[in-house]
Amino acid sequence: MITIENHCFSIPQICRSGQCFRLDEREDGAYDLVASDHYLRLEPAQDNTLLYCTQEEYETFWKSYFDLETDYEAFQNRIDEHDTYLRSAAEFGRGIRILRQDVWEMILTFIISQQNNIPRIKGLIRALSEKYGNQIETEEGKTFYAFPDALCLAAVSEEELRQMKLGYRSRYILNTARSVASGGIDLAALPALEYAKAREELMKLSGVGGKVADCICLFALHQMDAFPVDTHIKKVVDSKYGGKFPFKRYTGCAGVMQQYIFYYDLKGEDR
DNA sequence: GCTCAGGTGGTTC
DNA sequence: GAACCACCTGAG
Repeated sequence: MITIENHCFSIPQICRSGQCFRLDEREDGAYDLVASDHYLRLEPAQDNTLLYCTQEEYETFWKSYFDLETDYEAFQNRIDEHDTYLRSAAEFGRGIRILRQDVWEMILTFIISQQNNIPRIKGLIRALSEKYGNQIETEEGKTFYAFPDALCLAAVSEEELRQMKLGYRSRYILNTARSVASGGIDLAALPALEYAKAREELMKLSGVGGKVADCICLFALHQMDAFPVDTHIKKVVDSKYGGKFPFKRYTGCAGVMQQYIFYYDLKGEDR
């Protein structure tokens, strides 16, 4: 078991910030997380969070996954002191981190996310995983399902996906799974690319436009300059920044600011 | 009925 | 380039 101080680290906030759709609160207040083929139980408390894993799993996987070696307070200190909106948003979302998630999972997740709401996205991902993903048995005896890989999904029919209520995204998922499975795009090569180049590569995939590519760049490739603009962000950028976000000021952490804004707009009371 | 939910792709000018 | 518009589904 590992203990993490809740200094710029909050599982409930990460859960609600909409970058991870496989982190769920249980009735007892603990959280279940599935990432790649790893399962983790977490227990958030007032001052710290307990992670139910070995030191080895923590060092080799979760420490990086939660980006625990990055100083998020330093990002918050870079916020323009006159920018009261962003300061409030960052304060409200203080415990958010940019996770380092699996590329294929993020591709699939954010193709599904388009014109969709968060509860429904979660349900669709769960259904897809249960139907096509590998089983994961936890020590508590519960069963979870990993994301289905591209090879598996490439063999599914569009009709089958439509029956799962994926709608018009079914075609995108199938086309993209086939591109990845056939090696038309090499996911393993993406982490070494610069942001602009990675974004361009991702946009070759069916159903991946600029917004989804930016989500993948930020939440999987950890390209901190990626700034996904969805309906929430567009609304805020238009109303608070006259249509232009000051990217230059936030080079290297624009994506973190995007998350603060997104979470504040979605969950904050005072807007 | 209508609009909206973390958009994309195709057509048209 | 920018401005449409079709596209699945379910909730309010």
